Amino acid sequence: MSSTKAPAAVSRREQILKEAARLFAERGFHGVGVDEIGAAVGISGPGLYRHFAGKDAMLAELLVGISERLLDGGRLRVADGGESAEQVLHALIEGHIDFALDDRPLITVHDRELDRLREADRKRVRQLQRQYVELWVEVVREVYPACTESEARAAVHAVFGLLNSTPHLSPRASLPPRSSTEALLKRLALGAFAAAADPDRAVAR
Amino acid sequence: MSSTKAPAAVSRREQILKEAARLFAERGFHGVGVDEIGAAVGISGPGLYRHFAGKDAMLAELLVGISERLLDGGRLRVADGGESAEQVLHALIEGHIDFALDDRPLITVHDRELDRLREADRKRVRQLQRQYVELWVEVVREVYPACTESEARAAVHAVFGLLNSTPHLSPRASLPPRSSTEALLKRLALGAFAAAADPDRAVAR
DNA sequence: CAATCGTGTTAACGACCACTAACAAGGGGC
DNA sequence: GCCCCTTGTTAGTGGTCGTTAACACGATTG
Repeated sequence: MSSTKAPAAVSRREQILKEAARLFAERGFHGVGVDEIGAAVGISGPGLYRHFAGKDAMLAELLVGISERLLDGGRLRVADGGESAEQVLHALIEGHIDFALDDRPLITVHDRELDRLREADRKRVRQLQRQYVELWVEVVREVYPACTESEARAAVHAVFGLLNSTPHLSPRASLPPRSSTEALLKRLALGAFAAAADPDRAVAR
Repeated sequence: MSSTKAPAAVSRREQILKEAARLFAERGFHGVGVDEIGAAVGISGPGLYRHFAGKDAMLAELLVGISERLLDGGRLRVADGGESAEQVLHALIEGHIDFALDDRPLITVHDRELDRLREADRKRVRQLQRQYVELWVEVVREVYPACTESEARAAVHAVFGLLNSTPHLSPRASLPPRSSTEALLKRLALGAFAAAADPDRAVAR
């Protein structure tokens, strides 16, 4: 045990990051001031600088963090491997949906505020994103060998847009239960991939 | 002819709006200053106030404008009516894709910066968006009667996310020719709708 | 018990920024 | 030929915001 700090259930840092993500998603990175972020966790303004080097550092940690978690989750599901590539694709989709539904603000910030990062952090995030995309592309091509690589890549990007649109659409509550939303999104994603591979299927008249 | 002003090919206002859209898409509403917008059209800073009441007014005109054009285009295609609802859906999708590919920055700003509008403008834009969504929902339900209304609405939102993801994905050039991108996006959208209506189709194992 | 570290406070500073004021130049209408 | 409307300019102003400085105070440690 030596020197385990055991810093409460959630550390101050995590608390700050969570509120910062919410505020950044609501009003944009440049739209929220450090005083607001501080107020959201009960401290005021410059107290944040005891935990982060600056506002930029908060955004960087948020974006690098979510990108890493997405990639790690994806790798896990690929490594776990099902009986088939199709099962892996199902798992990837389910995992991404869980992410999008659990961490709505983060997903929103993730694809809106990337360009507000310092060069180095932006490169890192983009690299993680690229690896995550490539993970999906390989699986998609395995399931649908008829699919061109560039087609698969475009389809993956588009499906991300589809899945990431959920945060976006429910400012008001009382939407259908989560499980049915999950199921619907999964169907939509699978339908899109199937159509990407097989022109005649969806577009047939 | 009486008193036609004939204000050059493109008016100053339009020129400003175009550059403002590009900059807002690149760096966010709060991330670009009026001096930059001015510089982009060859005048400097406060000269913009001869054409717009303020920065907010530019954003408002951009968002109201695109929302109206989307809705009008949609209504036209519905009224035009094909031989079938399916053809109308095809037309809606094609129209939206053209929009997304022609006015990339505008589409980006459209779903990122809505919350930076004054209350009144935001309400107007949201109302236009809602009407546009309902237009799609009706057509989707006609093509796929098995589809619940709330399912159809969620599917439409998700497909918008899918189609609007294109601006997003090509910072670097040299992507496949436009016509093939168009065709792929259309297939993806149709595949998603088909899967929304028919659970067993895409998700079958 | 004293020293230190972690964590918070308020005050102030410097930069940036949207917007206004005051002024200038050109061009068409009477 | 004078007027004035349009469309620019530059200088200035008030406010906001990120960040730093200086200080406070409780808990842990030796």
